[in-house]
Amino acid sequence: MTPPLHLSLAGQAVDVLREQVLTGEIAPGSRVNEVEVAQKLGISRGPLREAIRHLASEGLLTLVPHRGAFVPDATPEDVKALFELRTALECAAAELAASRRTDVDLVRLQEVCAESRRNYKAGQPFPYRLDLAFHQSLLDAARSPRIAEQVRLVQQRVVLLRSALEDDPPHQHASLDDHDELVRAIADGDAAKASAVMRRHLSRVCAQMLTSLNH
Amino acid sequence: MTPPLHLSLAGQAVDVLREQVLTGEIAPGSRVNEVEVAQKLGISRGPLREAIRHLASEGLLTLVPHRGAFVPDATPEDVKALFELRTALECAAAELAASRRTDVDLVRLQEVCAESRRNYKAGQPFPYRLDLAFHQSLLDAARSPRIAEQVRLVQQRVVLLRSALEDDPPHQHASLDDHDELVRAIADGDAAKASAVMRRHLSRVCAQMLTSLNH
DNA sequence: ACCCTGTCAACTGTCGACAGTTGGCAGTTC
DNA sequence: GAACTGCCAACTGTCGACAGTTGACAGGGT
Repeated sequence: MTPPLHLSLAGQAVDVLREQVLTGEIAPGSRVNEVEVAQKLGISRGPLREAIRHLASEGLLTLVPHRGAFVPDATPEDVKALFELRTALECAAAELAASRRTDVDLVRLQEVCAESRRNYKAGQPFPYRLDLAFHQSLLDAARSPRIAEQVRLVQQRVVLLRSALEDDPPHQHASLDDHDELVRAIADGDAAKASAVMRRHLSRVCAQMLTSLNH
Repeated sequence: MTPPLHLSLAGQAVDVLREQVLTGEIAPGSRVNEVEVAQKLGISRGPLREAIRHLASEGLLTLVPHRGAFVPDATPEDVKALFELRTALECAAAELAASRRTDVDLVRLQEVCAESRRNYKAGQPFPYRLDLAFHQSLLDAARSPRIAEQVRLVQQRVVLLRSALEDDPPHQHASLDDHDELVRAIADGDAAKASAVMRRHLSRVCAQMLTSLNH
């Protein structure tokens, strides 16, 4: 049996709130009222406060003393700083993946790339889910739990900012190429190239995000 | 006047607890009893719980459902994974510092190096404080707030593991040389070299930590 | 018309108390 | 003597209520 991952109300509240923040159900800039949300979840303010503090530590909420918790909305500076961090982490992960990958890691990466490309050729939009799957597979191949954990947190914050990134065909095409090239470098065990490609890839994504931020 | 940084009891509790954990006043492996500590701090369990959760999110405590919070003690795997993360972050910071540093940044770095060396030549132990000051100055020069924030958290966890790192003269000497070489690379704007030196430096520190972990 | 000030409702910060769970200990059985 | 079972104390998880602070609004003064 699956022993329920979160027994505690606080843990459940974290999951529900995270979902609502990431999907935009709670709009950026809006405030999280403790009593209101607590009633809506059917729990007391205690566990909810812990959940709010937890999400704040993940960067999904910002706390203002005596004012409450807010969903942060992104400034260009935030995006740049965030992508500098993401670049540092994922380039390192790409290097590690190039030197540590097993054959099954490689197969997994190639599978994800192939599925993304099938999807794209079929005219369907490149689902963000597959992009996440690619980066996740790369992290698995890197075998560095701490780095993987931090990347997950950063990606989460990126999701929070992501506007209409999915429906820009040129960008999607470039990303697919980047992924393929990344897999080739990792297959060759070329750490330097893997890092360089990742850096270029994230630089492109960051630029795309900055432009879509200015409408 | 300095408007008190932490008005809230929870914030104060975070500071006090962090200090006690980092100094080893609360020994690794030991348990944090909520009612006991709350009474000792003269506060209620509510704010203390928030403080505990906050420190847990920083990695200074580990939570076990229905059992409480424990100070984690380090395994070699933890140390390696932690240093992989630290290397990713600080190498990136070194690269950025090499390309973004101002002259005042450079002076600051050189000052810290000079003071460290004076201290060392005077036969005094290389204070950990100066090592932190060096890395902090480097982060200032890198001008990447997110990376700096993450490095701070990782360094904190390293402090938690640090045993007798200060009183090993050969290691101290090597570290001083590393720092000097790093400053030269940053002065030259040589990002690649700065990154490489940082990687070697942290690799050495990690190895030292692993050996001192096995007594 | 603008600004300054006093009041007030709403919300966060904090507390004490109750309920549910965990690990350990005593008692029993084989 | 060892293993199993049932009980118990200690502690965490949760709740409802009180206190202090914040931002907004109304009212009066300039």
